[in-house]
Amino acid sequence: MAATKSSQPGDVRQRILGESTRLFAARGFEGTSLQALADAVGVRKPSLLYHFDSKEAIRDQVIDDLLNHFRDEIPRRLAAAQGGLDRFASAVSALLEFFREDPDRARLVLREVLDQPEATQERLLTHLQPWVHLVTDYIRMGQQSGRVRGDVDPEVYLMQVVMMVLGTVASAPVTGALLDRDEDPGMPRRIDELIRMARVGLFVDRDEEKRSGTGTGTGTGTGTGTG
Amino acid sequence: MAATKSSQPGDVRQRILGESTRLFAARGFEGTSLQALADAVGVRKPSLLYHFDSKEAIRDQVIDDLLNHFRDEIPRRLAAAQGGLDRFASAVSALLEFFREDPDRARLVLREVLDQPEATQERLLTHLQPWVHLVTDYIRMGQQSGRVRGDVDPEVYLMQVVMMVLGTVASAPVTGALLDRDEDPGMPRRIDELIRMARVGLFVDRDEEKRSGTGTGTGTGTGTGTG
DNA sequence: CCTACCGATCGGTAGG
DNA sequence: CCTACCGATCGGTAGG
Repeated sequence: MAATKSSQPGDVRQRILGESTRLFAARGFEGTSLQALADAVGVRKPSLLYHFDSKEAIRDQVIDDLLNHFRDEIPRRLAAAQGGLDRFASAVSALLEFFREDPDRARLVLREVLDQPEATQERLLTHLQPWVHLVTDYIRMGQQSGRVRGDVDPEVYLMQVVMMVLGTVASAPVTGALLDRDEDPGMPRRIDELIRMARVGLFVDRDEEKRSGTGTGTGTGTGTGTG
Repeated sequence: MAATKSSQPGDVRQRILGESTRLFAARGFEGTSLQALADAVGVRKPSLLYHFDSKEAIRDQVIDDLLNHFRDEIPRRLAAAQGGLDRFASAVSALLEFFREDPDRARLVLREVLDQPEATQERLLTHLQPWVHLVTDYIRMGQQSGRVRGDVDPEVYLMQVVMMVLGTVASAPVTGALLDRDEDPGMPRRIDELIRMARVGLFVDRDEEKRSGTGTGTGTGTGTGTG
């Protein structure tokens, strides 16, 4: 039942990578057989190994594509973005949306961290270090200007924000139910809270009105609403 | 090569669970064969299935033991703790140390979230909901007294802190290298920053001196948290 | 807790 | 990109 039978040149190769992303994210690398992958793509098993040297080679390509896409896309989005939100929220949202667009990206990264700590460490260093330096330099500038808290550890701060992003996106189906009873469908509560924590964790509270007691909607639209 | 040959009654069963924890955490459930597990325990493969009905049954027991231990241990530690740290830092440290004592716990939880979102959701609800309510009620009390920011979403805040804890511990070998160049050996930087972010994300900045410019040690001095 | 054994499936190859 | 096929290993069982 190969519903789609096309013959574009790199088409099958790309479909293999696409289905691998989905299956590796959902079931893990070890939990995904070449047979299951071939079925998903709509080809025979040996065809996978015509396009790639081994199952491992498929994994490597999937991860490299993901990291390259991240590296190319994030700076572009940070430059653009700012759709109605302030600069900081735009930046965090850009990061968040990259993974929200395809939650498999977050799951895949977490799986690689767990499955291959050393190889992943090296890969992340290679692909992400320029981006890390960009962000941390920016934070340090903010510290010198006094807008950013002096006790922020720039690299670690960034790492923790990324952790929240990955965790929030990857565990979306699980954490929804832990929010007392409502499901936080488009996950606005988790997004708002993530941005809020990232913000107050970074910036000096300027002319902050001392909020106390019930949280009046401060425009974040959090609304605990659980009664 | 069965280096250890003991005959305590529940001994083998416990050793199976212990080695399963280690192997499932490191390689995942699908990445761990019964043969590899038997080798690690020092018995023959069928012996595993004398103690447990199936490989799945081993996984279930490992997870249940972990969650039960968490449920029993955390309240106890929250009550005790406070070794030189303020109340809040003690609480976060208690959570952190539970996973730091055995990072496999964090890896296992993350793997279960990825491998079995639905089953894990239900398990977490069952085991953790009382604890979640305890914490979130406490946060809400703080909000009414004005010490806690009104715009904090208690459930989501807790979830995000847990995310940072799990991410920090599970990815320790990976993230060490991303911290520019130093390795943050006992991971004090990551711990301090986590506690700092959790703190400023929760509490109203009281008589906060406007820190600006270079961050002089502001007395967060949470140290390594290990006391 | 062991020996002996099972059918099914694994990643991968030969050869076209 | 396919058919045909490989040895190795998978989770699990029989029977003691």
